[in-house]
Amino acid sequence: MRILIIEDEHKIARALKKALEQENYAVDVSFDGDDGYAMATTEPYDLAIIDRMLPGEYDGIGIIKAMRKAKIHTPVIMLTAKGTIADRTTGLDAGADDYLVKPFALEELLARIRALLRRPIEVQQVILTAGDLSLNTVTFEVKRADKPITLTSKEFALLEFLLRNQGRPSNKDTIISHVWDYNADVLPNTVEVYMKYLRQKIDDPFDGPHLLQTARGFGYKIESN
Amino acid sequence: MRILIIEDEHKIARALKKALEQENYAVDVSFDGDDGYAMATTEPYDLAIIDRMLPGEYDGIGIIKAMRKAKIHTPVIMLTAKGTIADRTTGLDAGADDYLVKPFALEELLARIRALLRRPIEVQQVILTAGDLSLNTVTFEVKRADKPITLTSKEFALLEFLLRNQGRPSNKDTIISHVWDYNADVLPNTVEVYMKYLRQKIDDPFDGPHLLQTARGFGYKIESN
DNA sequence: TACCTAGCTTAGGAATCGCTTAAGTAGTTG
DNA sequence: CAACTACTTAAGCGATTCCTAAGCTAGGTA
Repeated sequence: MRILIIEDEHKIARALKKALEQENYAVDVSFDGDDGYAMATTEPYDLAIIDRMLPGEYDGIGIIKAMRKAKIHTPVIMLTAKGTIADRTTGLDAGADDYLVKPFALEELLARIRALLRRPIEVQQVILTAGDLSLNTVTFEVKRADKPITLTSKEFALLEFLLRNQGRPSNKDTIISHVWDYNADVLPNTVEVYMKYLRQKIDDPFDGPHLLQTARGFGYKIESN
Repeated sequence: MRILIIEDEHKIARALKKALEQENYAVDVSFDGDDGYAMATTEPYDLAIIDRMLPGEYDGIGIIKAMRKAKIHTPVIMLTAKGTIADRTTGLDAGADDYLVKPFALEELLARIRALLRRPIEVQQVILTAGDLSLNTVTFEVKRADKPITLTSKEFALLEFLLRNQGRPSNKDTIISHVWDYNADVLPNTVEVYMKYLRQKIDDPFDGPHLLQTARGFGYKIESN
């Protein structure tokens, strides 16, 4: 899951990035409105956290409006120092899906992120499964046929993405843009290499059907049956 | 837009109902958890506003959990008197999409309702069919008479185009400009070749009528009957 | 019937795709 | 500072896919 932060207070931005990365999200940060606008409209994010007051031509509201106009429906959490009702409602009406008044508890932001990410793709479960394979997004445990499997964090992120898109093939570019963050531009080949790693861990040692499948020309998918 | 309110404080419930009806929503009210649960799971609502503390076997959290378990994804706004973070997050994690702490401003509730109702589940044609042929644009699966068919990506793109223009013939130039990208200039003959490939996969092996038809001088079409 | 043209068919070379191995880099740990 | 781990790239291979060329068939017309 890939998240964009647009926040001009570097301290807050960096703290957020760190916290979210610990939750295994791929995080990009932008420190001003113009740059943030460009990123929000060109890169595919699963969620954006945007400060209301920003330097540059675009403030938070402007970015959201521009995004919605461009038919980008990425859920947005707006951060705001102002607490008056009028301010809140203009944020929501502009197209934000939620807002938080600063200062806020990190706990709460994380819960709201989970709430928003839960919506578009089915009900977001803590434990994702496919056949006898299971992945726990909270404890980061992965098992197949009740045997624990050790994955690196990239492998884990990749497997989580595939499980969340179960049954539908994702091509390499899509996978890269959701599993890796902005400054990391990796070659499609990297995905292929990771697929091999994953297969060596979740498929090859087991008797059952191979869960990780290649749909030539369309991408990779995990099939439950 | 139809909204369900589950709230045991009659005064608040009635005030809400009145306010929402003025906004032109159709509103149902339930005053206790058990009754509310029954309504939430049997009637189709576009949104539910549920109090956290309720008399009866089901409290607010219980209702939401039961709804989600029953695969009802109606957006839910939770009302709560408790303002501690722990309480808030359990609500969101249980499957609520938003919450409001009482007392709240009506303005704000209305803005949040608008925010939640705004994101319509995109109803775009995912599965295209013609006769007993079906093509799933998300999973890239193609079937005829329930038998799976494997297509290459070009074949798939071509078939998808024909299905989207069902019944009306498309000539080779039109097909080329829609199925191939702009810089690729291919000969009309290439289309003919691909038509053969498609026929070999979707028509020849099957008993039924040939779906892929040539309209000499006008192009190719897929006919459903 | 002869002719013309649109579409059909086949085969093969070119390009691309995915798999695999090996090796390099950066960061961490003992 | 050596050893290890996680991540990424490079390069070669085999298989599939894409596209073209060339000859063929069939429908329409004079």
